Amino acid sequence: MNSEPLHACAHTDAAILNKVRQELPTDELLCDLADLYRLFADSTRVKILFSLFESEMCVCAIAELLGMTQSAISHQLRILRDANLVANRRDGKTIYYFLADDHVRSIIMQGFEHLLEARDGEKEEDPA
Amino acid sequence: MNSEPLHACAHTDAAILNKVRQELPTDELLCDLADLYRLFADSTRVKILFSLFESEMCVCAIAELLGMTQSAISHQLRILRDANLVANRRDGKTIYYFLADDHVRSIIMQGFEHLLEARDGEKEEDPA
DNA sequence: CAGACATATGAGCACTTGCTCAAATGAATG
DNA sequence: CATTCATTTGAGCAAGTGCTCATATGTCTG
Repeated sequence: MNSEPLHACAHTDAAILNKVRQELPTDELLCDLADLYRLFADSTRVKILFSLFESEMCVCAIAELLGMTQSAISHQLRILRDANLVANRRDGKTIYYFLADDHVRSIIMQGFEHLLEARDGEKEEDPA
Repeated sequence: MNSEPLHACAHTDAAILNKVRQELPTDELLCDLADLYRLFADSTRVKILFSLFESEMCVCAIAELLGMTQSAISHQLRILRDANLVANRRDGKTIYYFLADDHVRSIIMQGFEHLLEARDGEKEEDPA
């Protein structure tokens, strides 16, 4: 089978290591998963996505809303669009962006709920 | 109330801007959300967390499993521990790490499922 | 207490990232 | 067709990130 030594340190149980190794998804898949989360790992992008929960918006409206440069928003929208998290439609000169996928909403909301619960937990622990 | 001009560009609807602005969580909360996702935005950390789904493991076992330096793993474990995503227990010289919270599992699995669905979608679209 | 083993930590460095600024594109309008 | 408005794009730069290497800490054993 697996002829590798598989010795990490003296006490390490090779059987467990092998089992975990079998269950672990491919390296490529795990890297893609990290890449997916990296999309949400910037506050500007999170704000943009959260804003689009309410309604589609044009670039300059988002910029105004977030108090940021229109260029900065455009750069971030490009990243989100390349990842198929948002899409856009053109209406004359202005381009409206909207969520491309309801998964985005559920992924963000799950993280958000975790955050709120973690906060409540902290309050109970340390009510100072 | 809100006496700001609220003009982004000529066509922007101020009413929508105000509505979205009201629904948007605080800046601090949105930044914290991005910080949370940043924890999952590195392939090494994702691999560590995925590994711990199966069973607790000591540092050198994780290092062996992932084919990385014990120091590199230790650095990443510190980040995960500071964020309360993992915890550890000591048994003699070795320190075993485990998931601190079942939320971690559900957050990661949701991202994982999104990834798999997105892949299947691509296959159907482009079966070349 | 010296040595070995498991882990943690700090400095340093290559690489990435998110912004700004200037300039380009693209569509409407006179 | 020149101008204006909305957006995109590229270069450049400051800040952040994840590794390596050397060293420190902490625990057990003889």
